[in-house]
Amino acid sequence: MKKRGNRYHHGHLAESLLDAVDEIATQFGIEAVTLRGCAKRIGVSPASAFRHYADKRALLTVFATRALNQLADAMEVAKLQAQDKGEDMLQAVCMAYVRFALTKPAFFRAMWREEMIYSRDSDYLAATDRLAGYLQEGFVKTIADEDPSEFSPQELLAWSTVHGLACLFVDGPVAREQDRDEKLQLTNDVLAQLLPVFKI
Amino acid sequence: MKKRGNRYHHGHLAESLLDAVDEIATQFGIEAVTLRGCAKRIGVSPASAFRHYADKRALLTVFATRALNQLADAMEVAKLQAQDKGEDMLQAVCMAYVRFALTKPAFFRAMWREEMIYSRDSDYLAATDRLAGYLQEGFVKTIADEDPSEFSPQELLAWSTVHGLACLFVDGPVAREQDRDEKLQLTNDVLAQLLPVFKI
DNA sequence: AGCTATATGTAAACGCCGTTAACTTACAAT
DNA sequence: ATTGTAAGTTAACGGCGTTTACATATAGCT
Repeated sequence: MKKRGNRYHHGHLAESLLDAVDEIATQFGIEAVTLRGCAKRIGVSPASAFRHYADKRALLTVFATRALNQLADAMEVAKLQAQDKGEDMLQAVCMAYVRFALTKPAFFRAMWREEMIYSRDSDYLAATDRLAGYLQEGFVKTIADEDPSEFSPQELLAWSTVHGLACLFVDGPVAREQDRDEKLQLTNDVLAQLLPVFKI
Repeated sequence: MKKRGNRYHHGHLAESLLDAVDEIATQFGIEAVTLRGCAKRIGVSPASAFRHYADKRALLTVFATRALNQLADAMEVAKLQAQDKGEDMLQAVCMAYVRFALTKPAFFRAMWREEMIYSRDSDYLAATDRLAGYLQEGFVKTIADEDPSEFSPQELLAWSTVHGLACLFVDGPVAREQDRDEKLQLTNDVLAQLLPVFKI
């Protein structure tokens, strides 16, 4: 956090705007994020954002990309920890996926709001590839299977399950009255049903 | 479609507004739906909507509920057809879920936009219960398991998988360049991995 | 049939939104 | 010191959701 003593130029406006999106989305939800609101929070004029982002959608695209990479980071940590302890790495990565969605629901929503972001953006796509990579690890690769954006049915099953769980918890009617730990326990139970499929 | 010959009163404004949401969401996406746009399409003043819906969110809640029931209808048809042909009913219902999302992506999105609807609305919740019911059929019920909003890990696994697949197809980076039939084939492949789990 | 209450429409205004155009300031290179 | 450019400001535009005050049509009552 930099101070800003009435200087005409802000200096780090692009990043500050991302932080503002972060804070407003966390407090009031991603739908409550407005460019004017972000600018006001930073203490800058409404039009200034357009020097750094083509439009609101471009800002949200960068924010979504940032969120994707945060999720990927969390998955990497979970993978390494499981590796150290000799635990199931796929299980750990799946749990990290759902845990992130439950901890930062507004971020998780922003990642997948197709109509609010430029989902063909190359940085965004690279982040999704990175994310997918952690879910693909541990599965046997065939020769025709080099493209990271191609999934085997098993890999897609794993991703679908954790993604579906996360979405149903965050936006759906499942376990709405239960707290985070109960939802994580439920996730554990569901994964206990699923993971044996991959061990055959 | 009723004609409206410059009468002061419209007569079926509540339903007409829902139809307008339907058409605009189908053409331009759910984010492009505005109350003023709906009113204009019907040929009615912007303020008239508030005689029938408390606010925009209430309108979208009813629309989401309608969409949920359409999905539930499709699942019921799929179930009955599978029953007639002696095919796997759970498989049929799962396929119907994903097929609906691919055929009407804007509707599928609207169903789960937590921040755009009143998701504690009783009609909305009843529709989600109905939906869940079709996915729960075929699973063994325990005595403590009467509440339709409670799910066994197996039932939740089934729902998560199809919901995750649908979301990844509609809003995610999975199979984006492939057409509807290829995605349905992929869905079939994923379900072929999953469904044996339930047959033990 | 006429009167009235109520339901259902309109018009005008409010503040907020994203975005643009024209202008200003500060910094960096010469 | 001059000057070009990057990064801010101000003012305006039309569109948005929503409210308030008003207008009109319908339904029930006598």
